Amino acid sequence: MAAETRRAREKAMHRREILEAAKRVFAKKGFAAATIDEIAQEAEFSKGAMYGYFEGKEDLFFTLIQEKSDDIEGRFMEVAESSRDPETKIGNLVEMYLSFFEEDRDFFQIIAFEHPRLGVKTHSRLAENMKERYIRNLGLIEKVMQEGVSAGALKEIEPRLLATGLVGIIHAFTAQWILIDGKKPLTERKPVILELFLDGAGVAAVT
Amino acid sequence: MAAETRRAREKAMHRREILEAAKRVFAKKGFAAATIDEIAQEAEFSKGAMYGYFEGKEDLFFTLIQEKSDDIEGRFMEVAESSRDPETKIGNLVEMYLSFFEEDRDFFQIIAFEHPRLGVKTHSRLAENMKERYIRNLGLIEKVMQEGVSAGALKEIEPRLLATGLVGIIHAFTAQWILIDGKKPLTERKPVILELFLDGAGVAAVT
DNA sequence: TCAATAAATGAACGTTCGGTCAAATATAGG
DNA sequence: CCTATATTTGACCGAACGTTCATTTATTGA
Repeated sequence: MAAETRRAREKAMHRREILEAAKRVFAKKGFAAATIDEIAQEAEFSKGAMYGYFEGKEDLFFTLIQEKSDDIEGRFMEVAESSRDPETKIGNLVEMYLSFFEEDRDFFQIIAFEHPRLGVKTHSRLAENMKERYIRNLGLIEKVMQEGVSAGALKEIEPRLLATGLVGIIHAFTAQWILIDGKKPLTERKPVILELFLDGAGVAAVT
Repeated sequence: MAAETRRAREKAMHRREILEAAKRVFAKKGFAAATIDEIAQEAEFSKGAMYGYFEGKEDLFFTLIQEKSDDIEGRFMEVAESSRDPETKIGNLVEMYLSFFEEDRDFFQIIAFEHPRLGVKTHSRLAENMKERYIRNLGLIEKVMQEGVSAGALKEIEPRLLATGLVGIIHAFTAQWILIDGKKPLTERKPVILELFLDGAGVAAVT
């Protein structure tokens, strides 16, 4: 029994295939409307097989969120140490999010689907965990903003509001990209987003 | 048979109560997870009674969206004719959206819930209608942006991108308000939003 | 080749849901 | 008060769902 038998390798691959299938279905239907049957069909397994890999629908969903969240948090940490210059760091941050969503638009759809749920009181550990993650994530961006303010690169605005504004713009551009102009790469939007966020849309008044 | 018998009056009131109850439930659960039973319970009617007022779950949902969308479009038209100065008009636009969502945060939740669905191909007339409405709505804002650009008040950026950025900021602040700091009025955010959108978050470089 | 084990299947189960309907209740007009 | 009509009820239906499990199929090691 080697550390990697063919069986173990295949099992791992099947697991991943199921996860990918689940992601597509969740992205298309949302958690509530997605069905195990459809996920099984998409993954080309029988319904029963799913339960040899996951405990059920919630586990499937939770595993997806968990993996991708860890991924994005890791990338964020890299960005956080990428530069001393606030503007550059913010640029890297924007680029990171854009390419992350471009690589995996299904994941963006999923969190866009479930995000509104966060504002709702619930007793689900899943929702609680997601809300925690979201707030921590916003906190990280907030810290980057705080640095920018301290360094004199950003205006003296509450960092949370700056963070909210920036992620709002990023999400809106991503949603727009998915909805309408999904052809050219999303990352092309980086310059506009930075210009909007840093300099604004208004023409500087000559006061 | 007067134009307004007591029966007709009460029927209309019951209808409204059911709609309000449905709105609360849809806002809390989303369309897919909401159940007629829960709406009936929230409205203090039996399940069967619901079908004397609406054709079913979809009709209920659709009526809600329709009414509120008409409302917001009406308000938008007022804003569109409110001023000749682009900056003032944009300010009015922001204020309109903020107070609209402040008045009815359940509606914001509902559209936030269903918005991601728009990117998904579907054969539902409901979803098609919502997507149509969303694009038309964005088009209206786009026109305001176009005016701003023409008047030299906004930078030469594609109006659609400007519109996307602004609504992104507004939605993000609204979501944040619902999620965390729901105490002070949302409309207080108007100045920050305008500052962010028009002047940006960066400190003007002294080049 | 053959038993032992692991994985995959799909029928079946219990539950929940949207929607229906005969019966019960409330209202209105005479 | 009584009958016709409108409204409300909750039991009920069929379909769909998440989950389970006995059975079948495939793989392993000897």
